[in-house]
Amino acid sequence: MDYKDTLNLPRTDFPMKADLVTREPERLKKWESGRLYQRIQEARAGARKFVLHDGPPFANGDVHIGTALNKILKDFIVKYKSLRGFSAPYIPGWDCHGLPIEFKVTQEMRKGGDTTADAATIRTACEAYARKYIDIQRAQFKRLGVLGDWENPYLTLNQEYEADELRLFADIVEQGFVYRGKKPIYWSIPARTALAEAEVEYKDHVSQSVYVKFPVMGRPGVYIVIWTTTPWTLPANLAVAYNSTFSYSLVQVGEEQFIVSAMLLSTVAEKCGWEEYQIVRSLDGGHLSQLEYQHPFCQRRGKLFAGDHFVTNDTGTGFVHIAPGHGLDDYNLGREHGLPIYSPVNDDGAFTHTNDLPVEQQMPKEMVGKSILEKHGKSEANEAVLHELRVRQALLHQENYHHSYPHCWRSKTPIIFRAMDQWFIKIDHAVGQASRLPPSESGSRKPETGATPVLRSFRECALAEIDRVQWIPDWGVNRIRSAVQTRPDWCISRQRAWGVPIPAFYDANGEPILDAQIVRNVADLIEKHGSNVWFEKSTAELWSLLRPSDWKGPEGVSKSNDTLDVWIDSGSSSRSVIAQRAEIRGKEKPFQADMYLEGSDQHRGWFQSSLLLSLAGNGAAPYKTVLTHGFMVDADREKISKSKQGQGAYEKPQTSEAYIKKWGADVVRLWVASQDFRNDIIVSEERIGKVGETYRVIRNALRYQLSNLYDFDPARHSVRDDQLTGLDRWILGEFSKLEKDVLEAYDKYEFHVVYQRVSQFVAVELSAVYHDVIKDRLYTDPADSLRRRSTQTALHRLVQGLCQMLAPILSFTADEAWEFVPGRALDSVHQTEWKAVAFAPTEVEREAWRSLFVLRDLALPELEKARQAKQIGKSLEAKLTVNGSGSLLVDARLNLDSLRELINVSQVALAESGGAAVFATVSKAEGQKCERCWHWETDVGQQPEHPTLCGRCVKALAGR
RNA sequence: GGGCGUGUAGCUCAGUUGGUUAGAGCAUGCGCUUGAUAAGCGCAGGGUCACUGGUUCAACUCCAGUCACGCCCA
Repeated sequence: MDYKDTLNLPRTDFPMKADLVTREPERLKKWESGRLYQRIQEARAGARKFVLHDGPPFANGDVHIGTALNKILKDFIVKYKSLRGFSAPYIPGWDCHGLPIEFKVTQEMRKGGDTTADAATIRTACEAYARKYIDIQRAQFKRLGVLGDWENPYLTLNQEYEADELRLFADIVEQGFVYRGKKPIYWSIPARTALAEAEVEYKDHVSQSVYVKFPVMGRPGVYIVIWTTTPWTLPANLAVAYNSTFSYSLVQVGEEQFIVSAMLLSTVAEKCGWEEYQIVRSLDGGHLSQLEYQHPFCQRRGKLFAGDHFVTNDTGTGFVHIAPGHGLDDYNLGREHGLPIYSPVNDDGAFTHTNDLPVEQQMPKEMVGKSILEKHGKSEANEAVLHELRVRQALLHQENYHHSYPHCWRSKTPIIFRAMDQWFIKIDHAVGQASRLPPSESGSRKPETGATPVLRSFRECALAEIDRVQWIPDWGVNRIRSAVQTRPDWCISRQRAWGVPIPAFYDANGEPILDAQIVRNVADLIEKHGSNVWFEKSTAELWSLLRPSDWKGPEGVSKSNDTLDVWIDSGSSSRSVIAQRAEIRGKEKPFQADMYLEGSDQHRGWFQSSLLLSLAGNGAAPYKTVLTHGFMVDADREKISKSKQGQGAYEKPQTSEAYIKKWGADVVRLWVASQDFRNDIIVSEERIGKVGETYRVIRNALRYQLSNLYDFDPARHSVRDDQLTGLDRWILGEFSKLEKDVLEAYDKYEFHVVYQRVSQFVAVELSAVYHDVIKDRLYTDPADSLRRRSTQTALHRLVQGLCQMLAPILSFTADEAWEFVPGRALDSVHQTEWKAVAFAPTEVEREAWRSLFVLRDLALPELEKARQAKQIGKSLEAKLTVNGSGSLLVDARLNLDSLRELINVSQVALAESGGAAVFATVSKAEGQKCERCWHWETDVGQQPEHPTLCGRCVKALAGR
């Protein structure tokens, strides 16, 4: 008889090979047809809520692996919270408006020969484009295993969204936050639009550095020397700034005299090639403030003003040329001294005359029309100015200047500063009583006279609100504080078509009309017809539709063509989504979510725009907690760059799809979990491959457990806790510790700790110890014996517990394994509620097992020595003798059989001697090898019917 | 250039208020097993804790500086 057939060998249909790439899509279909997300929501209806509000990705292109990381992290949290009994709905969103889409669409139109499309036509095409990518990205996000309301995402192009965005905007307008002003803004020439700070990126650039002579009035032959790296701004020069704390020198060079900073004199002299010069005298701010100068090529004069905080002594000449229309410092200084905000540049980035100055005082006619935009490193405007300076012998020195300079994120060209009429949100707005903001805390900033009401600026309110939010990691608070502290007024208008219109009118004098009631009327109109209505209808139609019945202001004769900065779109989601969707609306603060979770760049982006808009319009921050993750870097810990990709640094495009196709979602998800996401996250084939190994170990452990439960019915076979064997009580105790740690880690969003704890538990406690040890009892004990059922009871608990703790991360595999768990009540692990059950062996037991493991650690090296010496092969061929005395020996004596199992030898003997030192010795096991259980036993052959079996196996057979 | 972070074995992470030869898992090498088998078990090697200086009886841990990398800003 083949005794192998009498064993309870493992069986299962749970495959060893995961084959995630083909099997995951099948499970996705099942989830979808079974409406898993909806069923989870229904099951949790009425439970305590946890709302993670999705930051909308841009509806353009394939999902990048970094975007996938963000969505997976969100899914970890949502799934975990659901598993823990919260109602945790997840509504994904998309950011749909904005320049990148409009760029692509108009580019395609141009290729197709259409250069005259009006705004409404472009907008329709943009919407189609956005929707196309929403579908593509939705499929890619779903493929990651992310559960959410994919059928009803929020889109910033939805008319309801736009309407609520405008209602929020109206509330802000009503409180006086919004003004129209002429200020230097970032302007992209190819994109023909103003840019937000977030749309500007700094890159190395070579500028023309020039030292220019400005003749001092009434002092022939005396010149101020100014320095600039943007010669094209010289036609807009209206003043010169100096530093009143510096000392200046008047120096004689040949026939001419120059004024420069004393500190910079030697450098300037070298650059300008002054081989011999003499300091005539020194000058200070008092002298300089008296001077006037003649513009080097325009018929006008300028004055000198102190600009101490931006005139420095490290480069240049100590004189900064001031063009109030072309720089922020210049603008401020110009405003201080009543200068016009003169910006003689048109939308195309070409020189032009303006109404700010008499034409005869402006630049020579030949310059008009010259373009600032650089082509092959040269700009017509710069060349024209340099030519003019040379002709007039005003150019002292010219050189290339390498520095970091702002560029347009889309066209990659250098931006210019240009003053334009734009709409702004005033950040230092004094918050009055009409405001929705909470009053200042009493005592915090008492005014000196008790009578005047405490006025705070909006910026101060925002900083106070930041302190009420929990930032994880905690240094995030510094990031957003400094972003809010230093930010200028928010330029919110864009001269583009693809966005939410700024619903303003202009009267007959060109004065703007922006009225909260009109904005609300527009919101109602857009909610019905969509925002294209603003672009399609004439001003007259719109005005008659929108004009409030009690309107007393001037009549609108033209409409604004500007759209809102897209950061207003996504930043309004607290009002347009959180407060609107019943399943996520907050109780006390309808617009407030529990958590926002994005990359750390969003401190200056979405976290900030959302905070400012919600605070101004709703009266509080839109989030309780903000969690941030780091950025994806490659194997060299450097950022993933397109140029590196071009050089073949990466095996494949860094898209979510590319990784999913090779590894499957669960391995990618495990990779996300494996690293501390607060730091940089390394993505490389090697790294994911390693994680794939861990995946296999975990999968195999689950498979082993399931395969030994094939004949286990928990309802009939479960063994009570106090009847469980010591070994099973030990592993359940260990598991309970693991569970506690894992719960703590999840609660702190430390998924890498979950990963480390679980994978190490699986590798050590389970695979190396428990699973290895229990094979004997599972396979050779009678199927229905107490000892075997005890172990199956433990396995049954372990596999369920593991499935639950893995479910947020290994969403597919945990669910797949769950289907093989006998006696499960719910179809999907994601529907279950994870309730930790503490299991604590007694102190006596724990002490004993500690001893047994100490003995095991003593024994294993001895067994290894015997193995190396070819005395034994596997451990069952050995007999172990424990020598010595003391508590270890006592524990060994009381748990001799457990010790033998734990070490996996056939026999254990104790040699209690007087010596305190405990050591193990190995000898060949006594008796013969039992053919069935492979143990070496002295009673093999005593039963004539089974001459090759030991007594235990004979009994096992008898019970069959 | 400024702000905020990060830097512990090949990889990913631990390392409690400074205190004995710095830990774990994976990977690697060498064995064992062949009744979890495209699995499983054991043993071993591997770290000047980025670098430099300082405080201290004692520093991976505290302080200062340098370097590298990331994000944000100029």
